[in-house]
Amino acid sequence: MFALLDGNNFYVSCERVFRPSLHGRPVIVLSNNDGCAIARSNEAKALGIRMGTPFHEVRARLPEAGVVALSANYPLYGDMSNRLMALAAGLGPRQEIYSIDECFVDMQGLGGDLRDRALRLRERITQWIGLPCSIGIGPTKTLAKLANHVAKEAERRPGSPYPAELGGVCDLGRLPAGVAVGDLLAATPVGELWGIGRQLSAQLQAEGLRTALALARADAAALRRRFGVAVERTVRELQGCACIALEDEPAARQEVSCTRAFGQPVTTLAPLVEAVSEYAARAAFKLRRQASKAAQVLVFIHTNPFRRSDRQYARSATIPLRRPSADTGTIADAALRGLRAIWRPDYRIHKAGVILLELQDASLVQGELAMEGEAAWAGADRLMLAMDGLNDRYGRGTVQLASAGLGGEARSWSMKQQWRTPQYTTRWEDLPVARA
DNA sequence: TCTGGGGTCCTAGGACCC
DNA sequence: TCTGGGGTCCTAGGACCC
Repeated sequence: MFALLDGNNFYVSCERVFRPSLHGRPVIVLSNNDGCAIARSNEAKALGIRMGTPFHEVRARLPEAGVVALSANYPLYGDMSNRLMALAAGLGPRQEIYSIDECFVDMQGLGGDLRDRALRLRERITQWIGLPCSIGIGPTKTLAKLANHVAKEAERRPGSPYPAELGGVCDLGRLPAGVAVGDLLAATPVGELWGIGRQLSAQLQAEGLRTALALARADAAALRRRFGVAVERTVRELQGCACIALEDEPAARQEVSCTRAFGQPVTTLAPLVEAVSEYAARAAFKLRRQASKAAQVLVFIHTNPFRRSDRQYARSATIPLRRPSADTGTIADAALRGLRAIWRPDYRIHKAGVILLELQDASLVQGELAMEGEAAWAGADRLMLAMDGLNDRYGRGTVQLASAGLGGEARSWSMKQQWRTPQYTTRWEDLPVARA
């Protein structure tokens, strides 16, 4: 038996914990560069602001509707996520942290009533950290996801076809009297299912498969031939056959990247060198944090594809490293070589990124070092250790590459974040002050 | 004027080999 | 006109997730 727990409107809810005046108001949180709405409060959803809506499309009508727009504050959300996950782990013996605001919990072998257990845990989360959440329980991950969707929608939209009395927890094994699992499946559009996105949803609907129930009753083998193995798995999971296991040991990433759109277009090489240096350094840091090394560095730049009137340009270069590395200098050097090879003047560059590929465990690589110049390579590792230590202790950017520029507002390429809230829980200077 | 970032998996098709 | 068959590996692109 699986549970899926996730935070409701997670980023907005994190902001509300520290600014209670935002409760009851329409609130949206924007993506990097204040580009799109990536989280909406229920009130904002009710106004018809959809996930991913470009901010400039709705901006003009926000004041009239009383909508508060905030820039994304990832340090805050990450810290709140850690607190949420620590409490959610109490739901059962094994936990898979699936994203910043969701986790699966294996409830196999637990005694007692699972629904009651989930209701108590949800209450504790509200009380201890002030985040609203929903919990779905079912025999497969896909059904737990669906149950979670039911719990959330039932609470958010009183007029929805789902039972109103769930209280934020939907256990498919213990539904309200008179409600069957088939009723919930029949009321759920196929596009709401985990693994069915826009394209598949349109194709399945064209075949007459409009609801989760229709899909659950379909011939899994026939659908595999038409739509591939992923859809077959979804069908079997809906039928109650668990095909997707809980992964409580997170696997090391196979690639690590840092990519950003710029606050304004860039036409010269110098700011690109700064940006790519910084992205390379950040990607290398992520690499060290997961104890990996990379054998290839990919760097890309491109113009703004939404600006049809601009001449478009998109190139990438993949640079193999002489030996796998997690050294900021080595990786930045490779990225800059790639950048110089692909950069052309006369284009308005809108975005750049560094992606580290062919990752391997750092400990595997060390065996080869004795072959040549071991001392020098161990020295590079020690330098990185020292740099990460200083940046951890005194704050990000304390020690950095000279090529990344001297920072400050002089960096014309920095992203826009006009409405960023304080890092209440992760920066001493931003600690909230309580008054008696 | 203004449109995110960071991932994973699957499939089709080409290159290559015997 | 006619030109094997089968297997593996790699890559690019598409679809999905949050």
